[in-house]
Order: sequence, then structure tokens, then C-alpha cells
Amino acid sequence: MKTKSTAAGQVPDNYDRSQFPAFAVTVDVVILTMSEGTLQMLLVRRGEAPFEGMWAIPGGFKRPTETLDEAARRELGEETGVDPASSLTQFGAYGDPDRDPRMHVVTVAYLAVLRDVGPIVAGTDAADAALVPVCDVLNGTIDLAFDHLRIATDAIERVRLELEVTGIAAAFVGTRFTLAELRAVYEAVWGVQLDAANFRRSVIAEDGWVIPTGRRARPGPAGGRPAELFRAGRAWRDGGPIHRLQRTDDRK
Amino acid sequence: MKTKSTAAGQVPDNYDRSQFPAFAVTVDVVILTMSEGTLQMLLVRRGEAPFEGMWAIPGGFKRPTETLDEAARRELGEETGVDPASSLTQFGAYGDPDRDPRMHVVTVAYLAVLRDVGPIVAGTDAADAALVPVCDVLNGTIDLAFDHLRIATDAIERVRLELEVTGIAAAFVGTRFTLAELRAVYEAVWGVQLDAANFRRSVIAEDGWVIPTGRRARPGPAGGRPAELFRAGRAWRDGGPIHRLQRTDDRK
DNA sequence: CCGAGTTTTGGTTGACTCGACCATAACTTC
DNA sequence: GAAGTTATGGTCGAGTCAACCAAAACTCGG
Repeated sequence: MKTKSTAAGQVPDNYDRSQFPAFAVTVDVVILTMSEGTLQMLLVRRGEAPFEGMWAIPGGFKRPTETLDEAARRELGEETGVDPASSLTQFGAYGDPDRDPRMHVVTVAYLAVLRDVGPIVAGTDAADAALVPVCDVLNGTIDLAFDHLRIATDAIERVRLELEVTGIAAAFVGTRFTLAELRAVYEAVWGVQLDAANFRRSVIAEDGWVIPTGRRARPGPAGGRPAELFRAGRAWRDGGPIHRLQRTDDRK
Repeated sequence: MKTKSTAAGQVPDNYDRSQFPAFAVTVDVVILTMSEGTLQMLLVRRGEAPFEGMWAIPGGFKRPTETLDEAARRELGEETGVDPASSLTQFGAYGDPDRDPRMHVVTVAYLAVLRDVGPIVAGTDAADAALVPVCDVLNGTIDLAFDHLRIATDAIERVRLELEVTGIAAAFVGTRFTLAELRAVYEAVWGVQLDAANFRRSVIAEDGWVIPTGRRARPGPAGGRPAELFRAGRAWRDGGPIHRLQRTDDRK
């Protein structure tokens, strides 16, 4: 860097901008939610070239006046009409030279977790928006624009990790939830089966995770004993109570 | 900046570049190593304004023709004369509007782990370069330019996590190492004490982690039984054998 | 009202893990 | 050869956890 900062002027006089290649910076937000018992991802259908008509991860350009986090939260709000208080974590940056055919663009990717999202709003740029099962994305049933498959793959890997080391599971469920709902999150994200009784014990064991409200949920269409309703405690901020393992070998 | 690219059809005609604010993109590399029994970080002293004379994390501009990973590896080589085969993982992007007083710059941060680095080469931009203990960085004894304290803090948090879920510990030691050396990595990064015997069992238990070479290390200046020398196995690629816990309560 | 089906919740148990601690081996230096 | 130091191996008891069983509490259909 060969510049000599002269004064209050932010940019020095002899500032040679060609030394500092210019990039566009975008923010992409992978939005995950549990819907119909499976993990789903919100995608938008592109309305313009390139990749017109293909599915893509919602996102947009960062503005010079906002932070990356602010940009991500703004995009989250624009793309879906959803509550802005949801979990939002940055998980990667992507800057391969040919990732966008138009120009050099570096994107910073965020993972957002929502409790079941209501009506989906097609954003400004998007022709359409929809929730699709993540398995369809990962196995290529739905193929994505740009390098978005890789971003989506990294997002899933990240949420699997976060589920174990952070309390992100709480973001998937509403303010009141049953332990079955919470267990379904772990089962869907990790693709495992958890014993309901053991799960309950793990979560109840230490307090701070779930707080019983006196109320009970109404049973599903198949009947069954109505489940206790809980609210999330404070402890979800640093590390969840459930860990994978649960070896798959000998189940009688 | 309004451009109308007619060539190659890459850029549509009605493409208004002013819609897409330009940013400088840099890559910063937090270089960690074990030296003198403690975890150390390689810093450079800035030779120019802003923050002239202050310590900073080495880094530089990304070139349009290279990927982010390539840029990080290039910077790693430029800033230190070290082997390019070392562990290098991206862990965050930083783009606050005021993080660089000169202009809007988004930086992508990488974590590099080296086995003890040899002679340190002051890079092209840097007036000086040195290894400093990370504790001095974290507690503010050494204060850093830009938002580099936050980046450094995030890097340490990341390496603590990686140590548990990946095999990054192997990157701290050389090709041949004793279990005491390996244990020192865990102890320094996590700031804990591990029982030598239990540590050995955990690492030896499953194979793939460490492979005994017949040879033995020469004891330290204090004497003692010479330790067995191992090489790293293949298993370090996905998840290390040691986990924290080791509660600190009642040691008789 | 009764019984079959379903889901939640609580109990038990046996295998396994892990940390604390002790003992011994193998080397150093004096 | 003695004292000191580090590495390695053994044991043991507390705690964890998954698998399984059983009871509770509800729905639904007759």
C-alpha cells in the first residue's frame, strides 16, 4: 500500500484507485424453517438473466452505509415478510472469479432460522418464492443458480453443527412448543431418530432450557396424550442440551 | 460509473453499474502457532497511515482473478516465508462502513495454523513482523489497528471450536511429534490442564489418529523418560479425538 | 360407555465413558 | 548410584446414555 494520507480528506490525494480492484459485494441469506415435518429452504426464482427462471438463494447488494449484518437483516425482511428478530448468523464468503458471469462479485452468506414462516412474499427482484425441502436441493432435484448449491450445502453443514454447539434449535419453534416439536427439529436436521423419553430427560435435566407453562397442546389428528407446552429458557444462548452420538447399531 | 459493455454479451445493455456500489475486498490471515509453550499470533507493524506503527493482522487485497482461498494462501506466503501446505480456514467477513477510514473495504478473514514458524519475514507492506502471545492480544496489552481486535478474538474462538470438532491440532505440530507436544496444543488453546495418561489413552484408543514411528524423542533439559514419536494419521481430517469437559472442580 | 389406537411421560438397567489417582518405567543430571 | 523428571500403564468409582418397558392421558369409532 503506497499512500500518504494528507488530511481530514478520507482519500489521500495521490490515491490510485486502480491499485484496489473494485468488487460488488452481496449478501445472500439461506432461510431455513421446519414445515410439514421436514427441513425446508426458502428460494426465489430469478426474474432476469443470468440464470433466468432458475431457483436461487435470496440476497442482494450491500450498501456502503450499512454493516454486513444489517444488510442481511434487510434482505431477510425484503425477501420474506417475516419477523426480523430471528436467528441470523454469518457462515461464509464466496469470491471465485467466475461465480457471476457479469462481474466480479463477492458474496457473504448468512443462515437464518425461522419458526414456520407464514405467507411468503416474492421480493422485489424475484419472480417467485417458495419453500422447498432441503433434501431436494442437496441431491440436485432442484438445481440452483450461480454457486448457490455450494452455499446451500455449506449452510446445511453449518446448521447441523450449530444445532449441537449453540441453541439454534429454539429458533425453529415458536414461543410455545411441545418437546415433540423440538425433537422433530433435531431429527430433521441431523437425519436421526431420537428416543422421546431420553430426549425429554436431556432437555429437562438442567434448567434454563425449557420452562413449563401450565398449558397443554391439543393432540394431533391421531389423538394421543396432549403434550406439555414449554417456552424457551435463557440457556439456549450458549450451547444446546442435546448432542448427537445416539449410535445406530443394535436396536432390538 | 456507467458502463455499457457490448462485448461478449456478458453484461446486459441496460446495465447500470451505479446500482452496485464498489468495494475493496481484502483478505486477512490470522496466523497461529505454538512457540515457547504458548499460543502465539503473527502480527505485522504497519508502515503507513492510517494506524501507522500499530500492530495489525497481515493481509492484502484480493485480485479479481483469484479465489478468496488463493488470495489467503498468497498472503500467507508473502507475509511469512512459510510452507503453503498448512491449515487454512475461512472464518468470517467484516464489512462495517467505518472499519477503514480511507474507503469502504470488506475483508474476509482466514485462520492459518502453522507448526513452529522459522525466521519471520517482514512482508512487502510491513515495517516489521513478530510473534506475540495471543493472551497479550486478547487482554489489550497489544492493541491492534482497524477492527483487528475483533477479528483476532473471533479467530481464537474459532480455533477453540475447531480443535474439538476438526483435527486442526495436528497442524500445530511437526511431522513427528510426541504426545506431550500434542497435549500442549490442547492445553494452550483451551487453557486447561489435561491428564497425560488419560490423554494418551484417548488418542491411542482408536487408530487412525497417531501412528507410532519406532523412534523416540530426546528428553528435554530436565531429563525424564524419552517419549515415543508419532506421526499424524489420516483421521485428523474429520474430527479430533479429544474433547473438552475435563471439569475443573474437585482435584484432590 | 367401552376398547383399540396413539402420543406423552416416567422408570429401570446395563454398558460404556471419563477423570482422578497410583504405580512403574526410562531416562537425565549431579 | 541417588535424586529428579517425564512417560506410560493400571485401576476404580462416578456419571452418562441409549435401549427398553410401562403407565398415563387423550381421540376416535362403535
